[in-house]
Amino acid sequence: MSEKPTIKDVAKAAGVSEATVSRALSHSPRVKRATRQKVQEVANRLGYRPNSLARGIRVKQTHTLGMIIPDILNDYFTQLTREIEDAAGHAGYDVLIMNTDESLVKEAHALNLMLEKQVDGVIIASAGGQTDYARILGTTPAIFVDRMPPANIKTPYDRVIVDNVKATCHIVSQLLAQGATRVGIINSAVSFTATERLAGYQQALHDSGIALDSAIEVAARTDNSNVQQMTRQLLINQKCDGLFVGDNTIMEEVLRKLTELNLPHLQLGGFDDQMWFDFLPRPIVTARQPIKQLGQTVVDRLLAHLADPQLAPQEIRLDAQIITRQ
Amino acid sequence: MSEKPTIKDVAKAAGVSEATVSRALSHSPRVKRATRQKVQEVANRLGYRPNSLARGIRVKQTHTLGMIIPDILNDYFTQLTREIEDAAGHAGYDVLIMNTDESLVKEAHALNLMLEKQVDGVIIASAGGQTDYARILGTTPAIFVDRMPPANIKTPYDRVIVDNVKATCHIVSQLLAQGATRVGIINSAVSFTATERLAGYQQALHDSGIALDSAIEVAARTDNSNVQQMTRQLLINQKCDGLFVGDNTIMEEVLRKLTELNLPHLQLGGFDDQMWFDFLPRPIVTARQPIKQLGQTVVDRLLAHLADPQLAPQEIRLDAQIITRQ
DNA sequence: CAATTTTATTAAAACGGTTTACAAATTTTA
DNA sequence: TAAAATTTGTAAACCGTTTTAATAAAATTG
Repeated sequence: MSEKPTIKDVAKAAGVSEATVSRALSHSPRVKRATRQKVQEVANRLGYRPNSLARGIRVKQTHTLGMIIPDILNDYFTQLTREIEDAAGHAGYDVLIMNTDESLVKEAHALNLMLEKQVDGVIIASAGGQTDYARILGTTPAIFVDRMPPANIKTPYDRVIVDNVKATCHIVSQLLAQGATRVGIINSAVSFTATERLAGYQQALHDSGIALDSAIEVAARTDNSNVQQMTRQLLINQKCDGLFVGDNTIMEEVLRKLTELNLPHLQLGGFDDQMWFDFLPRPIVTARQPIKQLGQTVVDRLLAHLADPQLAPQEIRLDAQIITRQ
Repeated sequence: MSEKPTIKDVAKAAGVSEATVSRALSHSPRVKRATRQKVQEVANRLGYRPNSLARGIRVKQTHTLGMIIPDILNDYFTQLTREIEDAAGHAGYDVLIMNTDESLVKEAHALNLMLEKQVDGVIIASAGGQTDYARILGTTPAIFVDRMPPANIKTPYDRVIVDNVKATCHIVSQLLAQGATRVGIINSAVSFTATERLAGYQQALHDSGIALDSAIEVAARTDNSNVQQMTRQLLINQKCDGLFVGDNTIMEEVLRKLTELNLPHLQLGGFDDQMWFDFLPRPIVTARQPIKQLGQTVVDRLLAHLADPQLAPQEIRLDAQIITRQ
């Protein structure tokens, strides 16, 4: 009564063998209708639930994907997670989510845990660093999304990502079109996407025939602790009338600083779109990532790799949508 | 080479028995230092990782907790999840997160899945409805947080929750203190917390000697689809100069409507605090929940129940902090 | 109705670990 | 040095499920 019922208990109670119970419950055709009904009835009455650990060990499949995200508090990643859950769910897979808080140690731990739990494949938004993923993952298929391992590390994995260069170039060009003449940038120092976004910024200036100004690019690789100071430096000292902000978390600090500085005519742009930007007193130009499509693509590709381990790795680029809110 | 190494492979390569490998890797004291080192070296070289499925089936413990949240896009729940992950991690437990999108069907599915994966205990923020949790859970310990099952369903589980009545009463009183004379409410129709918050609203009016106005309370139980219309009804037709908003998602709609209606003197209050409220042109009075403490308490209590299944269920109320931003 | 084919069921062998009972080797004690 | 105690290693049992191969039962055929 107190112990969880096993397949053995069901078999005994229904007066059949364990094998028959297993077949009856897994929609196998090789079982008489009457038998199946009786088994189902008994299993239901006993509150039997198959132990997926035992099952997983036997069939060497868990129908579970692991997903590693660097920051569960970041809207972008929670939205992405939700879409991936959705896409995976439709394909009959469950998703085991783990958050690394941008820590390489936690990432390694999460990865190990997932492998020990025998996930069929893993989706990684990397925390950066020089991790040798191939060594950790062994034969388990994986795919990278948004955040890639550094380019100097060769990985045999798919990569799904938005075209950061193109999108950033668009945003900065839009700021110029809206009247900005001197556009600054505040950007993260480390991540993969940050590097690309800096390139996009430089390209936009180049396209408009504006020379790069080293006095402005000092903030192009900040460490997130001195964002407010950088904001002041660019907007007051350097008299920038346009500003591109590299990501979500930096944007928060910039906005905080802007409530102090009275600069109604500043042209502001940032990468990740947020619902609440609509409520701010100042319009912000942003890139809205095709999150649904991103999630669907990631799952599709990963499942394709599960089906065919020989499938050649590939980099897939999607386009972001630019939101102007003029 | 291509197959994942098992404990058998390690044993063979190290020239010892499987049991010795198991002991050596699980810090059992009963193994010679030299042997342990050799085993560790070999295991490492082979990239061996114990199969936690096999282990879980034998020891009948997975050191994993399940967590069910109704909306992964809601900041409040992602923050709560993060704290729970943290607290559980410190106690040596991992957390399997599943999102139900406020759907009872998905909730039941998630619950079943977790039980099949043999989680040691489950944390539930309920999607509402008349689910008979005890029947589904069987002997697996569980605890409810924030969202409770309806009061008419008896559950033998702990409940950890913020005092919604008190906090809402505070917020509404604060709106009155800030000069509002006629305070409306827009609230969800269904959830457990919504019911409590309505009570808090009514209490505040009662405490201030203001009679309840049925023309205002029409919006007290909305279905989230006509929030913008209700907002107009209360603020224009009913001429409310104060408004309490029941939750996060409703607040979003209200703010959207407020960008159209020009009402600079409206006193606005809502339940869940958001970081970006700081950037809005209008101050909002909110309740900030003690999320860290909430998460810690939930984990502590659940683990206590794991250790002692006889522990009596209990309801724990924590106080929210009121943020005024005058 | 016997022979054959088809369909249902079962017993036993996996799966990959942990644990137990026990034997062997080593050290301590008498 | 023999006996006892301790340390270390081995072999077998076990966890709950699926699957294989063998068997029993039922349905079809000649």
